[in-house]
Amino acid sequence: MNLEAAKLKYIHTWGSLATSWGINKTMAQVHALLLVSTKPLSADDIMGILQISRGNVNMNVRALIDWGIVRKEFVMGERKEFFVADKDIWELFKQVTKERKKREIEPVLKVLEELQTDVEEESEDVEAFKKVMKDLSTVTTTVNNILDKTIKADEHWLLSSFTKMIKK
Amino acid sequence: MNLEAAKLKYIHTWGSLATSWGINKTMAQVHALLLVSTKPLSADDIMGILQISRGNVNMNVRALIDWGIVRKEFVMGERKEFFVADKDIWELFKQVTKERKKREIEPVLKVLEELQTDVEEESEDVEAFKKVMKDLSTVTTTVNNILDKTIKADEHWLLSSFTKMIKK
DNA sequence: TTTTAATTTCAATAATTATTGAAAGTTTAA
DNA sequence: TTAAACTTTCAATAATTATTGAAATTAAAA
Repeated sequence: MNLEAAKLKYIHTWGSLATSWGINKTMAQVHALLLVSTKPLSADDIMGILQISRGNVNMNVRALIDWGIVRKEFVMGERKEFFVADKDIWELFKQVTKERKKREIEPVLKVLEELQTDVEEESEDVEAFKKVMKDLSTVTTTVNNILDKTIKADEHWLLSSFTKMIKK
Repeated sequence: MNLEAAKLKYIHTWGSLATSWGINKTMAQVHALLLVSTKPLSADDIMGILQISRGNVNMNVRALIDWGIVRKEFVMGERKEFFVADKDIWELFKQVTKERKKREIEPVLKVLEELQTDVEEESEDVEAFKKVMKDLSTVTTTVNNILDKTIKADEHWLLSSFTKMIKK
């Protein structure tokens, strides 16, 4: 397989994975493209390579910058903007995890905890309901804590220590 | 807040979380409903409570059974089928993790690894591309390994030991 | 058996989500 | 200034995904 074909296969694969995890396909593909590009790309470059519209590029690049995983880079003698993705994939993983934790897990945790206190009736059913909410909170909190530790860990912690640490 | 309102709020919240993680909203809601129900529910019960069609209930209950997180339960003197969700939420977390790992992460890992060997040209760009693929593989493998350990761990491992284990 | 009850399937349709493209807005250079 | 280059916005549209509902199928009761 040649390099260009390999890049496309990778961009495609990454786009599918993103879709099944609730991330916009194009967003993932733009990021994937920047990851394997050896130089900064302009909106026009991205439009051309991924065959998508200017508006689409703009919106998705914007979102990626928002997520903190892509940045603008000035190119000498060029008027337009260019974009790059950091190649440090561990950093990428940490950023994405951090964002999703904050945007999705934490609010749910808040609701689950409220539901344990806001129901004031007393009955077996209420107790059963509260128990389910408590269990969900516990598992969700635990996952949230793991993610916290993970994103605060230094770059190589996960890769080196974790496996040793948790093996039987 | 009364119990019924609390149940609905929970079902709604859980449905939204599911949506943002690429899981069908109704599927999550049916599961949520079964989780907080104190008795087995029939297709008709679910249709009534969630206000959805018979076909929709059938397809989603089927999918939940497929995922191994809901099962049929026979009810004395009743002809139709009833469904229950195990209340062990840790088990639920393990099942869901296991399925998604198998269906989504492992195939991607396979492609990433192929891409590192299938490009036979030699150049700086190829090396750079292979490095990105290797890094992605490493992080993906690591995440995959953590999930593996997690789903193989016994019921209380995550909740009790992990926090101690990884704290500074 | 035949009848009735319940489940499954799936083409049609609805709802949601993503994308386009052109107009409006902004920035830089002449 | 004014014009050209570039970016942003967003209503219209396309693509995708979920849902319905009625017909076909299967299973249980009479």
